[in-house]
Amino acid sequence: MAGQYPEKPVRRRRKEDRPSELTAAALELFAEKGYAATRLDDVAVRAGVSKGTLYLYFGGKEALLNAVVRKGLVSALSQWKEWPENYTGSASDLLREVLLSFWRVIGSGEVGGLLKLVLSEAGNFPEIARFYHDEVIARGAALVRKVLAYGIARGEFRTLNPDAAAHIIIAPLLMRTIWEHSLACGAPSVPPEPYLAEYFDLMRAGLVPPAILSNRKAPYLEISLS
Amino acid sequence: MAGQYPEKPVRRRRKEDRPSELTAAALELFAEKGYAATRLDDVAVRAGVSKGTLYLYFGGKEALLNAVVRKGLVSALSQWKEWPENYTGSASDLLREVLLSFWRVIGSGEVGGLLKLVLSEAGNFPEIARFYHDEVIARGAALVRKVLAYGIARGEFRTLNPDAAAHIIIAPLLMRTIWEHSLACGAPSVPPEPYLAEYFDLMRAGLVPPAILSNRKAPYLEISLS
Amino acid sequence: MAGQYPEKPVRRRRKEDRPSELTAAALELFAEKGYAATRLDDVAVRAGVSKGTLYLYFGGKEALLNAVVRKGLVSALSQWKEWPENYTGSASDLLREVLLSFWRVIGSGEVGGLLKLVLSEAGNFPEIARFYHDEVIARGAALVRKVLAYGIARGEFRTLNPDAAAHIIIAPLLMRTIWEHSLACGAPSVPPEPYLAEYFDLMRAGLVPPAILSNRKAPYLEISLS
Amino acid sequence: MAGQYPEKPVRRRRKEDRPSELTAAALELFAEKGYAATRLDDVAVRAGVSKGTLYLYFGGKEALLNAVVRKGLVSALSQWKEWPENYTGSASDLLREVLLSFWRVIGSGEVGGLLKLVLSEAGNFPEIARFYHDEVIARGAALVRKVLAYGIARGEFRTLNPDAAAHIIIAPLLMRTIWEHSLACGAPSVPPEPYLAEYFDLMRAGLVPPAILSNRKAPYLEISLS
DNA sequence: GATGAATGAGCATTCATTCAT
DNA sequence: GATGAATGAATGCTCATTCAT
Repeated sequence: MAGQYPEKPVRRRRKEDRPSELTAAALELFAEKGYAATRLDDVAVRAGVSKGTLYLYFGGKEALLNAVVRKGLVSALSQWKEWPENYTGSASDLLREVLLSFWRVIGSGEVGGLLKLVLSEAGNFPEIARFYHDEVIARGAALVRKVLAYGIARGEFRTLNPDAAAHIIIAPLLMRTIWEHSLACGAPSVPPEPYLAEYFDLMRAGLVPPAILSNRKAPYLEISLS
Repeated sequence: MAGQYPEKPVRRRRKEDRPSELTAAALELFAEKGYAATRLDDVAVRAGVSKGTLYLYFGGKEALLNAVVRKGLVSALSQWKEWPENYTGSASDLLREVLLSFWRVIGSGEVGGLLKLVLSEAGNFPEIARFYHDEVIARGAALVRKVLAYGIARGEFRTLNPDAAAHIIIAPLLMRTIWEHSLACGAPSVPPEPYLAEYFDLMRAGLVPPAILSNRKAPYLEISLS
Repeated sequence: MAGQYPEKPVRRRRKEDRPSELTAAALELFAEKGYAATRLDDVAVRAGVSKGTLYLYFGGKEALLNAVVRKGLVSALSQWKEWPENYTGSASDLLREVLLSFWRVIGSGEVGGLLKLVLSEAGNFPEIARFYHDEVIARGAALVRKVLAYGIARGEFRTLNPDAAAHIIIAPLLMRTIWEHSLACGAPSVPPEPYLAEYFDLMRAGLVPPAILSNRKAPYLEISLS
Repeated sequence: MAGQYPEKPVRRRRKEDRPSELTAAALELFAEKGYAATRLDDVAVRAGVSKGTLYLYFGGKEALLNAVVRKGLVSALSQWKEWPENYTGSASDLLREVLLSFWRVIGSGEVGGLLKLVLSEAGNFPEIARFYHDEVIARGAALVRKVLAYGIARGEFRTLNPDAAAHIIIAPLLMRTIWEHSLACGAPSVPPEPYLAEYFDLMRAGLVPPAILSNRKAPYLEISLS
């Protein structure tokens, strides 16, 4: 029969996967308990290896943290919505695209946990914080800023401070992510879809001048996060 | 020689002030380094006492954390802008008042650090997270929700999901606070005044229907945080 | 009127009683919990004074222990049954007297606790152990030895090793005391009267040769510990 | 050069032997200095391991104490002289056997130290005291009681209170053990052989009625503890 | 390579001792 | 004298790191 799995699909202990399994386990625990409160023993157990093995792949706890952050960063950047060259369409639509792509990155479990981890440990590892800020957050903000500038130049958006506005616009997405990794442990809160729908609506209404806004029906309502 | 210090800092007796000095020192360090990474030795040194003294006032590290959170909570609630009974004025103005009061609470050094601390340690101390969420965050969101409902009922705000909108509206304030306690260690970023000005502007524009909005000049630009 | 009490018989904090109150409290706690496990705080509380006051009367914890032992020793020796000069009566009767007097000393709460304390702490304070041994135990054994020698010389007791016999004879009294301060916390065990009656009986029967023994009815049964 | 020691004692791997080495070291120190005054560091050093290793095998100090007591108990019970079924011989001989077996158990270094330890810490660990009392002391007393009852029924022993007599008879053995672990640090005292010889003699004489006693020569003098 | 027993520096906590009031 | 707040050395315990197997 075609499409058969290899004989030992589950039990194969693939050497090349170890680092990924370890960083994945470490990310979960670092994000949940914080760096200092996470024991390497637990990381090893969760990754299904012994404690000593961890040291075959990483120099130590801090090296593991660095690997976790670096790996999460690559993961984030690989999913990034890049600026479309020679775009001439609606700034609102573009912004929605950019924000949705940002959300898909930041809102996913993996990168979201990383965000909480980095914010929590910023005081102890400023280089990491700076690094993550520059490569992920600032880059996201810059992209939004570009879209805002494009919309303003096009007359579609009100004139506003693009720097401040970019941070304000991104904030609800970041905050929602942090939320999900801390206080929201049991509280259901607002589900993601209505949250995002309302979010896009509010942002567009805040950005687009009244004259233009009134001409269009709210197009942000049809959102699917699948 | 003049200006000489005494050899020993002279054991002072200040039973009254010790708890506050200790929780203040602890809050700073907990917020900066996290709970686990903070050594009680450092807390004591920063409070100007010896390690043993700490145990005269608090049962242990976790009890100190509880005291810090509880104290910050009282501090937050005492500065709270309450809902004005029989208010009949502009919903926009009221919202600005409410958000500004929320910002003064959450954005101040003390409570801001507490927010970061609670978010960071939510995984390790769920009861504390829940407690802080219920007493501070949820209460703030509820107040904003009330204002939104008032504005909608009055026809001043668009019809929207008040639950989602409340969280979205608060997010930039919370995020800014977290920012200041983590990544913003050296980065100047946007100064608070233009940030808040743009923030209020964006929110009002996003909330108020075009017809009404166009009648007013942006009144949020004159903001003073003094 | 004569024989009147001073105005404040209860509330008088008599300076001269403090050392006794402190050593009494210390003895109780030392005997119950051991030297190392006893906190001076608790001693002070039980004595009704503050911790600092303790240092007005004793140089420190070890000095307090020394005072406790020395005081208990004086207490023991003051109640001692001395060897009656020119005694010519029954050796059995004399032995009974001597053992009863020894029991009254060693079996009383105060000196009994001291015995347990000294035995427990012998490893940490050999001088104290030696001291207590020489002044109390060895003295008691010597007295018994003398009585045995008197009885043997008189033909009333069998010929035996007086050194070994003295320790053997004393042992049940010492053991009973230790018992009461350790394992007997809740177990009622045999009440003291039958225990002592049987004890005297057994010892006399063991000491007195059959020929003499058979002539007398057991006279040890009438014992009162009042 | 010959006879040189290696710089580091070469980390050995002996998972099997560690617990025994540790409990043995702990028993020595606990018995000598008491529970509270014993530092786990010293236990580890005496066992030839580092402090951390101790925690690989025992949950903590109190768990170590429990293990020490439990191990000593097993050691004691395994050497126990059981009651011989269908015995029809001399009660005196049987008693001697039983007491000698009791002495071999209780008088050996290991179990003897345990006895002193348990008596000393009875106040702090009542469950342990109760446990040891029930399993070792009470069991020994019960055995002696049985022998006494057998002797009385057989007409070989005087009629007496078996409960009281059992404790009295055991006392010199227990006391001697305690002695050896406390006051006798340097004092030679009476050597064990004459002590036991005299002890057995005295007990037999105290128990056996004159008529029977006079028929036999003291058979207890030939004792070997080898 | 993989393991996990062993290590020891580091930290929370206790408590005897001091001393300003 | 009496107090109790303050001190800091001592100690139980943890956990990142090493290394013999």
